[in-house]
Amino acid sequence: MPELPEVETIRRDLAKLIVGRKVLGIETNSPKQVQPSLEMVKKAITGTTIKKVQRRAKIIQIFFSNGKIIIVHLKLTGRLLVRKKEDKIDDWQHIMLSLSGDKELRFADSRKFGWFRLLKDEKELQKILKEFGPEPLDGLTLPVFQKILSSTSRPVKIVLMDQQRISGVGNIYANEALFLAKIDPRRPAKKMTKQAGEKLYQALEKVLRAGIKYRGASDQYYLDALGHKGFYQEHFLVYGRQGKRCLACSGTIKRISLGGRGTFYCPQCQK
DNA sequence: CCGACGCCCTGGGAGC
DNA sequence: TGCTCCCAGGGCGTCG
Repeated sequence: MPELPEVETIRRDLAKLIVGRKVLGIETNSPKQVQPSLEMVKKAITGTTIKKVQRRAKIIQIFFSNGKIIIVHLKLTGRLLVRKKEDKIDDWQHIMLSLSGDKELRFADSRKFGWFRLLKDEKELQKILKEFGPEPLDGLTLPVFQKILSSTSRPVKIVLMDQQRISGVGNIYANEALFLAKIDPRRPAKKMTKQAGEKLYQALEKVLRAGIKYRGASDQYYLDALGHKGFYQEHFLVYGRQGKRCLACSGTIKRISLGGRGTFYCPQCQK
């Protein structure tokens, strides 16, 4: 599932691959995923040039030469692939942007939870983005992090994944960071000591940077913009490892459900 | 403010 | 081999 490191990897790929290209057309076979409508998007961006690609939280923003912006959320199974026009159809491709230079930007999404959304201008974008908490690798300081933790008694894993409090962290990196910091995912955030908060802050930064370094984690669906898998799954310490040996203490990794999400931890190490 | 739950959706695994 | 059933889960909405 694309989280901050996966979305950032795709953003960097797209910055290299599609900036400067002209939009020749757009098609879809899944109209509900194109907002407000295919016709509106087609009218707004056909003939424009892609100026830049940015990311905030798990949202990719594509800026066009006429000031219009498209934001993309990949949710669980979304992919943004840059292909040659003649390349074979991708699995689950639903939105196809025809680009100059014989290229195509394809949005593929098995689950169909993801979306493309046209925005009028920068102002509309800022209105959406201001609802998100700080970026863990850019703006989230230790004091701010400690304040976020102390502000709620919800389980600390839920807090890490709460996009309004901290942006970009999803299930994989939350699990991995809590393991590194040796903190039980169920622990009420405000009951954490300063020391535990600092360890978690450092662990979170560490796993997110590693995720970017390894070009993301590919469980079943994630691919970068060229269709390649990432490598971070080869470095998972707890995620998806239920029943296996803990890599730190030789206990057994357990899987529980927390906030309706699969949660993996070592009951011996994480207190 | 909070937690619980349903919904969107479909591939893939389990069970028979 | 093939059928049916059910679950995963990010974000959002609703309800109590």
